This record gives sequence, structure tokens and C-alpha cells, in this order.
Amino acid sequence: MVVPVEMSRKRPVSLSSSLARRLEQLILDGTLKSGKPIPSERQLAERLGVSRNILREALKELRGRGVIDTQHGRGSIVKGLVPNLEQGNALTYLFREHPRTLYDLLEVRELLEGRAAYLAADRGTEEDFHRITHAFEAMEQAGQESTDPVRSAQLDHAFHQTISEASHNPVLVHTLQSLMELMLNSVLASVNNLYHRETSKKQIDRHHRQIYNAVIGRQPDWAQKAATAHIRNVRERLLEIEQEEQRLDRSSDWEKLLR
Amino acid sequence: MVVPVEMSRKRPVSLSSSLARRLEQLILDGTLKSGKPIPSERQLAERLGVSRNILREALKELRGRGVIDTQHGRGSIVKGLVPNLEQGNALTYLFREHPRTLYDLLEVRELLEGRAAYLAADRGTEEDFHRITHAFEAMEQAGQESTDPVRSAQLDHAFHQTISEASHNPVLVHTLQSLMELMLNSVLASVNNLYHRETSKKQIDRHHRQIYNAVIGRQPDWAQKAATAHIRNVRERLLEIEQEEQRLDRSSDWEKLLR
DNA sequence: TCATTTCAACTGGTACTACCACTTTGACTA
DNA sequence: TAGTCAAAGTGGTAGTACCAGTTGAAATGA
Repeated sequence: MVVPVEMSRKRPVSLSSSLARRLEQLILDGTLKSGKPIPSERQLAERLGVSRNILREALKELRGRGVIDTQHGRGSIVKGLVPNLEQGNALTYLFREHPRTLYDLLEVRELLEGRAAYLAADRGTEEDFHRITHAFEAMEQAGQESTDPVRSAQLDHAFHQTISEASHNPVLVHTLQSLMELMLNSVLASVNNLYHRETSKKQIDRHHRQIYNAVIGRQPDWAQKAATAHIRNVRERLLEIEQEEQRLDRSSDWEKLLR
Repeated sequence: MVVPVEMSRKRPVSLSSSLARRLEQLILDGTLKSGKPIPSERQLAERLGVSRNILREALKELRGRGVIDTQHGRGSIVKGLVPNLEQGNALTYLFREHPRTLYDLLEVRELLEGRAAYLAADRGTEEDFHRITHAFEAMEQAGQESTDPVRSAQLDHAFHQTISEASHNPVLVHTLQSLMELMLNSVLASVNNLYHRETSKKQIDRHHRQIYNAVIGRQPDWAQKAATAHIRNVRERLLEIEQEEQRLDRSSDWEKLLR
């Protein structure tokens, strides 16, 4: 009921403003995910222990700043923060023209995933670990039952994303997300090839298990090492695949795939 | 073939938002003069024929846009209109109100700059080194002559950018660029503070020289170590500055109490 | 059976009232 | 004269009631 408001600002912070702040923090932490709807005003107001009036003022503030989008009768959705990181245009062009950029991307991703795993092991909460476990088990189970490469890629992505979110670094999360979207949008087909090869699949599964155990076991250094090794492995595999394909079809499978 | 123009206006404008517009118009017309107080909420609400709730939401919008300034128990005054046009991006606010995000960003930047320096030392061409040298010398020279913090920041940025470009990883370059734009647009003032402090400046110059020498000398590991240390140092300095500013805020509160 | 209509239960938008917290002012007191 | 303090003004919150779009599932029609 009574919500303590701590502050050290010049002027006393109004409840509605600090509310807006709290909501933003929730978005940054990933509790409220970009693109997803947020609870209704009545629910939120009750859950946060404030009147709907004041909750509305807070939402108004977020809305004015473009953080959320609201429609009468439907609800509000998170529009996402850090829009400047939508690097779509410039880089999608690059991918079309120079497929090798994929390895450059994986080079960056290797760094970021490693750091994310480190931080996740270091400052992830029990709830984070719960989500990670859930994603991991879903991935393992699907790996035994189904052979659908698309689903595998999705679960893979989900697993890595839960880990990055456990890092509690929103900039890291959003950057990785941007890179992943870029990758999935442009070269999904090639990535899927990985899951068709038994040797690759086994290796990937082993890496995933290493990452998972290290994070859950709160072993930051191991987690980082496992994650970087994982991405590096993916990168090398893709390189092999590409060379193979080039041998088979000199004239570019790539461009067809990327178009 | 004539297409009604206003068909795209699917969403009705909420009363509170249009109210905010009307109030802004009143300010533009001079009815509400800059610096002067505006009528109380109760008066305004009655005069405009709306509920006080909705009037408050409108004021909240103006307040969020920096058009008016409100104090509990006193009232609201017009701060002036059109303060900053490009303020639109939520990031400016985000970084101002959530300083932690800045450290999150620098945490990511530390990784990327380190890797960029490593790669630059490893696979940079002579031409790259030429550009880096050019940028480095310009920075050093300006450091002795001028004390313009803005120019210093620009040259600093240019130096780091030439290095990242020497990494020949476009994804890395682009990601770093995005992060830098984010930072410069939002917290330029704070960053500039760094160049005002002699001790900071000396330390920064030393780090830059270390990075430069390591890259030019083709010492990837040293380059990486120097670059990460550099960014980490910046991060810690900014933390100090922020804490200082918070102390200043509190002391100014004391003055107010004594007066 | 399938397409259509209808309606109930959501959602956000607006109004009104009562009260709390802060600031200013000025009359009253010491 | 200097200090006290209470009233009246201000913005801040809470709560209720109702209006207005949206949705989806049950009821209806062909």
C-alpha cells in the first residue's frame, strides 16, 4: 500500500514521475519486453499500489517520450528503448553486398555473448536462472524429438537471449538483439544448416550445456570462456560450410539466399 | 482518383494531448508569457471546460517537454517554448535520468574498443596507421593549444574511430559508432567535464599515447589492454563526477534552507 | 455447417469529489 | 518590533463512476 520513495534530488520527485522511472527500469531490465503489451492500467495501478489517476500520468510521461504506444480500448505496448541501435539499414545493405560480413558480426557477437554470460553468472538472479533453465530444457528436449531446424534456431536464440537478459545490462541486451535480428533476417538459411549436421549439432549441444552449467553454477570466467568458444565454433563451422558451398556451386548460393 | 487526405488519421487525438497543444498555442500567442506563472490548475480546468485530471495530464506532457516548470504548493511557470527540437529521442532523457545506463553503455564500449584496438594492431594497413597517426597528432596538438572541450571531444572521437576502422570489421565500426552517437548526444556535457580536469586530462592523454604506440607497434594484446583500461577509466571518472554533482545538489539545498 | 450478428467483458478516456502536502500571507500574539 | 501560527491558496493522490473503443465468444441466421 504505502510505497516508500527514496530520492536525493533537488526537488521532491512526484510519485507519478518516480513511477515512470520505475516502469522504465522494468523495461530496461527486460521485465517488460519491447513489443509486448504491458498490463492494463487498472492492474498496474493496483499492483503498484497507486491510484489509476497517477498511474495514467506516469504512462502519459512515457508516452510523450515515445517509450510506449497506447491505443484506446486495446492497451499499451512497449515501443522499446535505445531506438538508435536499430542499425538495420546500413548493415543490411552490407550483408547483401558482402556476405562475409557475417563473420565480422560473429566476431563482435563472440565478445558480447561472452561478456553477457560472464555477467549473467555474476549478477543473475534466481528468477533469471529459472528462465534460463526453462529455455535450456526446452532446447534439449526439442533437440531429441524434433529435427526442425527453424524451431531449433528459435530455441537457440531464446536461450542466448535469456542469458543476455540475466546480465542486467540493457545496452548489452539491445545490442545483441540487434545483431541477432540482423543475422536471422539475412542468413537464417545458412545458420540452419548447422543443425543438419550431426557432428555440429552434438558440439553445439555440448557448448550449450557448458554455458548453462557455468552460468547456473555462478562461474563467470567459465561461462565467458564457454560462450566465446561456442560462438567462435559457430563462426568456423559457417566458414567451412561456405567454402563447401563455394566448391559445389561457384556462382553463389549466398546471393540467392540473401536476396 | 482523389484520395481523402485525412484518412490516415486513424487514431483520435486524446483530449489531454490536444489540450497540451492549445496551451502551447497560448504560449506562442503571448497570452501566457515566458517566465510568468500560469493560472492554477483548478482555474484553468474550469476555464477550459475540462476536468482537472485531464488538465493535469496535459500539463504533465508540457512539463515532460520542458515547456513549463511546476513546484508543489506554488504553481507552474512558463519556461519558454521550443527549447530543443531534436530532444525527441527518448535517449537524452534516459541517460540523464538513468545514469546507470551510461555505465552499461561504457561497459559494452570497453569490450568493443578493446577488440577494435587489438584488431587494428593485428590487421591494420599502413594507410590505416597513417590516418591514426594523423588523428593522434591533431589531438595532441589541440590539447596543448586550445582548451575547447567540444573540440577535444570531437578529436577524441575521431581518434577512436580511425582505430575502429582499422579493425576492418564493419560491424564493429558501426556498433561502436552507434554507441558513440548515443553517448555524445545525451551526455556530452558530462563527458566534456572530463577535459576540464587537469588530472583526468593527463591520464587520458597518457592512455591515448599507450593505445597509439601499441597499435602502431603492432602489439595487439597491449593495444587491447590499453584501450579497455582507457574506457574503464572514463567510466570511473564519470561515476566520480556524478557523485560530485549529487553532493552539489544537496549543498544547494542547504543554501535554500538557510535563506 | 458455416457465416453473421450480437453482446458481454475487457481496454483506455474523462469527469467529479474529497483529501493530503506544501507555500505564502497576514493577522495576531509575546 | 519580532515572532507565531492559522487560513487560504497551490499542486499531488486517491477513489468512484461513467463513457467510448476493442475483442472474442456465444447466439443467431442462412
